[in-house]
Amino acid sequence: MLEAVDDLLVDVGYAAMTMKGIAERAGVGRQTVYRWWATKAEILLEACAEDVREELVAPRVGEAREDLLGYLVVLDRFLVESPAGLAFRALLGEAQHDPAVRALVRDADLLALAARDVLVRVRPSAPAMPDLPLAAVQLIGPVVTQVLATGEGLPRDLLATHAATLLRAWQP
Amino acid sequence: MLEAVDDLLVDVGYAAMTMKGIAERAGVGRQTVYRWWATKAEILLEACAEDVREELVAPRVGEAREDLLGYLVVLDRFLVESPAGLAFRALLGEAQHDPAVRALVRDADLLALAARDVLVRVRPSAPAMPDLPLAAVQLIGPVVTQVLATGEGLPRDLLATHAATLLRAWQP
Amino acid sequence: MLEAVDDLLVDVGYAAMTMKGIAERAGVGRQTVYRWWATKAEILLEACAEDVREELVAPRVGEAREDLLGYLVVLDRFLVESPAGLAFRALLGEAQHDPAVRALVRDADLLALAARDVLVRVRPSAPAMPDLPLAAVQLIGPVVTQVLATGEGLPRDLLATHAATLLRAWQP
Amino acid sequence: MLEAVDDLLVDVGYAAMTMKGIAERAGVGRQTVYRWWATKAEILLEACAEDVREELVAPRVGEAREDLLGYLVVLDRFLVESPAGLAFRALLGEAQHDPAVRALVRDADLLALAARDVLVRVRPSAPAMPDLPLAAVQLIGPVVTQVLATGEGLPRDLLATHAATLLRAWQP
DNA sequence: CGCTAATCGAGACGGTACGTCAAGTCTTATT
DNA sequence: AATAAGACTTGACGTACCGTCTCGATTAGCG
Repeated sequence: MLEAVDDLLVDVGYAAMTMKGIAERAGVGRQTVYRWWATKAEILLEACAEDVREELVAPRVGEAREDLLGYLVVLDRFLVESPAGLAFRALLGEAQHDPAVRALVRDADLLALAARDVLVRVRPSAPAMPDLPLAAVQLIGPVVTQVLATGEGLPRDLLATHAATLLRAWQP
Repeated sequence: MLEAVDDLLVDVGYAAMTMKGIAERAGVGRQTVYRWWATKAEILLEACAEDVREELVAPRVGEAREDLLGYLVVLDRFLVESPAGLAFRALLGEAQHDPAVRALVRDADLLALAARDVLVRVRPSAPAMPDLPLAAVQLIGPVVTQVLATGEGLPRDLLATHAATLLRAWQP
Repeated sequence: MLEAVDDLLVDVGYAAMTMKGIAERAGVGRQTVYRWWATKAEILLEACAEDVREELVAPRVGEAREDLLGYLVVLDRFLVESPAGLAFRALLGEAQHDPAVRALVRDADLLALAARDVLVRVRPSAPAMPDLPLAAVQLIGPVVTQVLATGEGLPRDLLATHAATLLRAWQP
Repeated sequence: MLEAVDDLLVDVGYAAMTMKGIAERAGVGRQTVYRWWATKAEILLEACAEDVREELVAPRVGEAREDLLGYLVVLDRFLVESPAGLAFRALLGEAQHDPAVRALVRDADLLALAARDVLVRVRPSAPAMPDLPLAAVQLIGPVVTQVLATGEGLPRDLLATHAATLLRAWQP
């Protein structure tokens, strides 16, 4: 059923994705969909949550600059290309329209989760790094904003510059 | 008519805002709305574009750190509290669902516009600042991402930390 | 639902009868109306078809002149007074504007049906009666034309004269 | 302007004929149309009234049977083929929907007018002919009914039979 | 092993917004 | 002053999707 959601998202886009369509694509009665998820947003969240945890992992290089860059690249590709990334953006979009979805997204906190890992690894080399919540948005914010506003990511060299910028700022 | 849009956005939210509702609130025929704007997104864009230019201006302090912080505070308040900010977020949200809206938002480029001013003013004190497109998302990305993901802004001290972080990183 | 159509036709007239109105009067969704009838004409046809078969029956007197007159009186009253008759006239009217309705009306052939019965019964007393299609319009045409053109029927004595005229003409 | 109405009726049919369309076709402002005719029906009536008087004239043969048949043939062709005939049928159709149009049509009394001439000429050969109003509908009713109900007229031999039938009936 | 009961797909239902169309009124600029 | 052009409010059109609600058919567990 979640596959049906993923398929539909890629095939017809979020705007044209309907509960009726999901049910039909999954070969399932409409009532059955409603039995498990109250809203389209909940289905989307579940449909992408696991994928996020699988796809959004930075390669563990061991060197701070490479670790950050690696994560940024993965994040950029995820948001721009991955179906799960599309789902996530759709969700974030819906959150701007609907407070219930906003709560859902905030609680899931998908993006920060992955950033946390890499930041913890990098912290020893960046003693002046602020607390995690701020550091996380400093790291990912530029990429997220760029993708949401333009639909395209940042080129790799800008990502590298961004990683370098942060590392320099986080030195004492 | 654009007032009706603003009012409705505040009163009922984006999700419940309909072309029908806009027309009725404005005391206008539905056809008349369609005559001037093809989509809800175009109305929203026009409804908030001017407000953005009015509201989203950093106080000109003259000192780099204060300039950046001033802008960040204004941006944060704009996104969280201003009706025009709500409209902008709704628009950015719709852009995730609909490529046509994405193009609209990208072309309007509302956020970067204001950031550009403050960055140009600050540049002399921050010689290592990257080119504007990247610098702009480095500046505003964290705030934008935080607001979109949680609906709430960053507290003032974190904004200050962020400004300081960037300034330090942009030193040679 | 067909009752709602009949009611509306009598209450507001054909011109002011809308699909929306029918749905509301019947306490039914608009889509439900469209699910069963593609056009207003189809609803009308169904709304009056059965009534026609019930109302448009000549009393079986047994005497040729009385049989014809009886039928003419019934037809005249049906067209002028009965809700089903109004529906039929509305339908015939719409048929002049819309070829699809014309086909519908032609195929239903509601008027001739009833006339056929009485003509078959009368034929033994009227050996020179032409073939049924012509005889039928000779019988009913004057009444139909009169009602359509004026909205009022023919007085009983003229109907009697007409019956007598036809019977005389159909003698060898 | 009336030409525009005639043209439109033939080109797009009554159902698709709009006031806007008439005005544009005539190269005239919409308000100007409304200044002279309050309703579509009034325009139609005026557009066909004169044509009726020109087209709906029986050839004056001098022999009763031929006179009647001639008129029936002309009437049949008029109703089935002539643009003015189409307009007249559209008008008669609208009259079933709208009492105002019904009054208009009744007062114009277009059909009977022509029938009256021929009946007056034939009366000397048909002493038992009823009063004009009935005789007129006896003559034209079958043709009118046939055309309205099926869109097609009666073949010439049936028209001849009908004329003969009436003449026989109208003998003493 | 047969019967009840739950669950399922399918899809009809009452609603409501969509974007379009024509109605009839009004304003404006031209002639 | 009368016109064409066309913007205006209104309201029906037919469509799409919503979330709820029946339906039989299919299982599944229990007697």
